[in-house]
Amino acid sequence: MTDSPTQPKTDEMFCHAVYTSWHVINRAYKRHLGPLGLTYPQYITLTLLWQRDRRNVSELANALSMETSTLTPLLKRLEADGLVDRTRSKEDERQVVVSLTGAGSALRSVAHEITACMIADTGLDEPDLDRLLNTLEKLKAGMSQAGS
Amino acid sequence: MTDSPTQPKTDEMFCHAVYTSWHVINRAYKRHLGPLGLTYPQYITLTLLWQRDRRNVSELANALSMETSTLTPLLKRLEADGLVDRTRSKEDERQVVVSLTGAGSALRSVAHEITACMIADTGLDEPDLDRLLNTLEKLKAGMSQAGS
DNA sequence: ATGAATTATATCGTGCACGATATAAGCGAG
DNA sequence: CTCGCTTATATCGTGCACGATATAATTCAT
Repeated sequence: MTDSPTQPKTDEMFCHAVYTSWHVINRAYKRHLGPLGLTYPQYITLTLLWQRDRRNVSELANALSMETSTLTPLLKRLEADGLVDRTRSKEDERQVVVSLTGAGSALRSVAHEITACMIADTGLDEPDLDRLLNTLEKLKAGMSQAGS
Repeated sequence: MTDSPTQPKTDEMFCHAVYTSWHVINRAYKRHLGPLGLTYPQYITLTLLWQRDRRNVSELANALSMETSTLTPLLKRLEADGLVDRTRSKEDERQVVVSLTGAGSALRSVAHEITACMIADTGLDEPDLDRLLNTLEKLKAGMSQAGS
């Protein structure tokens, strides 16, 4: 099990693993979300709003570890599809407050079924998922800090 | 610690975690790779070739959990940058064999330094990384199979 | 109170990432 | 041998994702 010189070290392998895992998860979600006309980034954005409505762009971008330059066009597409409203804040005209429309809220019930499918597909048990979650959070914290 | 009805279940959270972890890793690598004129997908593709040279497009796409429609333009950019050659196989004219150029091989030594930086940035220890790797592999296997 | 710094979004250009489709080489049954 | 089937890449259109830059509102020092 010792590393041969031609084998990548563990760090490269886990970055590769996160990268390819994202591809696999993305495609798995696409099967469920495609019929709804949603992408995974759009779906996870809606999920954040289902937890708490009326958030500004920066708040959402931060929760998604995403730049506002990525999020703005995504939100415009959600708005064009009639799922969210984007309105400038009265108190601070710089901020854009994103809020769910009736249609956007209604999708929430559909999401529960998708959720149930996804966890079954992983083949992982609860402790595995919990550990995975914890490890990834530590990883994100470490890497974000390193890039200060 | 019980789930409130408004909290997402663990499965949504771990997909979210993989997704945002990928963003964080991508940006971390960008700091190292930007000066070299490489993106992370390009870099990880070169890594595969450093392990074993002369592979066809499907082989690489499979290792990256990536469609050939994504990989083809990426390989063309690597070719344009003089890092790889793309030649049709003599035995089967359908296949394109990707091989490293001198410049592509030379980058390998630089990669070792990047590798050392990245593992330090994670703040994770060896057992954590090993478990992470194993869990992600199980997850990918499960989800790939579910999408049969 | 006014000009400079800061903050919140938006725009732009490049590169990934996908599915649908196209092309072209190999392969198989008759 | 040839017509149809599979396989390997490539092309196309849409949507993320980023950094660099722009714009416009707020704030802060004077």
